[in-house]
Amino acid sequence: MDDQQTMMHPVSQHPTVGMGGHVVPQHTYGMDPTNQQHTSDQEVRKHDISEILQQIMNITDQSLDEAQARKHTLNCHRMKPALFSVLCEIKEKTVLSLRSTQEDEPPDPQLMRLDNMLIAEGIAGPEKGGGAGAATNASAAASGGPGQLEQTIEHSDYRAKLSQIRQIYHQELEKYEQACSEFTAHVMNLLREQSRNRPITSKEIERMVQIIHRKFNSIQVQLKQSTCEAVMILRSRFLDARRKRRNFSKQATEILNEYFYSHLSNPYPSEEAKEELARKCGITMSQISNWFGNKRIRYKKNIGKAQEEANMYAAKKAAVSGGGAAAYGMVPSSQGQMISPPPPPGPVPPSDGMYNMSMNGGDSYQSVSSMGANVQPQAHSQRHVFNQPAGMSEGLATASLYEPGVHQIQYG
DNA sequence: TAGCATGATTAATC
DNA sequence: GATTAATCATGCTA
Repeated sequence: MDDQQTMMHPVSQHPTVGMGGHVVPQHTYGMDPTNQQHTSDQEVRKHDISEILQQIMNITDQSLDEAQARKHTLNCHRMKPALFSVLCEIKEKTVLSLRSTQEDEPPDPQLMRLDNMLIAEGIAGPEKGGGAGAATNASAAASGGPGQLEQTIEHSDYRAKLSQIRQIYHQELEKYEQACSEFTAHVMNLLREQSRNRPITSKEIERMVQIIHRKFNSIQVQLKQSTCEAVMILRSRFLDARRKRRNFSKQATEILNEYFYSHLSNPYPSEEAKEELARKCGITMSQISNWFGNKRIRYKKNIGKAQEEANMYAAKKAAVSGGGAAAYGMVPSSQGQMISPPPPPGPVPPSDGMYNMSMNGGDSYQSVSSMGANVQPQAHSQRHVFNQPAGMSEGLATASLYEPGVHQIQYG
């Protein structure tokens, strides 16, 4: 109420603007005695204006019901037109200072970023592949391997949590929007009511609505921020979960190693081969890619150990196919290398006496003399040089003859 | 429990 | 987009 009282001062203590906008002096120092009656009228008027303004001020402190009753009295007051014109003049002055604040503001870049992120994450805008999509994934995983199933379970769990966040976000947003529209309607009604007693233009009501919307928008920004944080936390949690690795099954590792060592000259499985391997091993395509990526690097880094492993797989494969290296009676040398036995009967071996054997599609061996030219590195691998031990290429049987640095096959 | 093995991630490269 | 190389983080084993 202190504010209201100080607001009263300009009217009660300074030259008063009277009816029709005339300035009415507040003080009567040195006044002509013949004007005494006129002065007394002025004082009465001043008192009336003060009273009516006081009533207006009081109304703001009252409940709507009380105010309603008061308003009626106020509307019927004989001084109302005078007061109205006073307010109009004050208004004229204050409106000037308001104009500068009505310029359009550019969209907040932070808000745009938040909106973009929420849309990208499927929180705002149309829902992305959740619900039915997740269910489809789960059923698809059921037909896949255990790794796939596990990953899909995690995936659907992620989607479920994301959809939970989405739901909460929309609930809160709806609440804010409802509160905003209710509050706006309330304020507009209030202003319209007040416009009967004081001059309020529709533009001012609009401006007030804008102010309210801005306030509610700032609340919405906070909601969006906390939603983004929740999504980030969820993402990092699932990212961490992905890092929790589990070793592939022995069988899967066997399959991958067999493929790797039987395609040593070009250990870059095609998309089809990756799919096939993924299906056989019950892991994903990206896991296959990871595995081959790791394998190639680690193979290169540790040739010695790789050789032993290569020989092992060669022997295994040969035993299975009833031929190949094992059939040729390869035995490890004292250095852990394989020593080639005399050539088997059949096709004439290459002039160096090596039996460069290759697994053709993993099913049969093929002499590298015919194979060498057939090695077709995939387009993407043409850029890369796989510094493989030449002897180990394709035909695991010749792994024994490899001496690091002597033979290197470069593709591309 | 230390040390190695191994799957996953990331930045750089082509 | 695939690959390499380095690295991280966890699993496994002696």
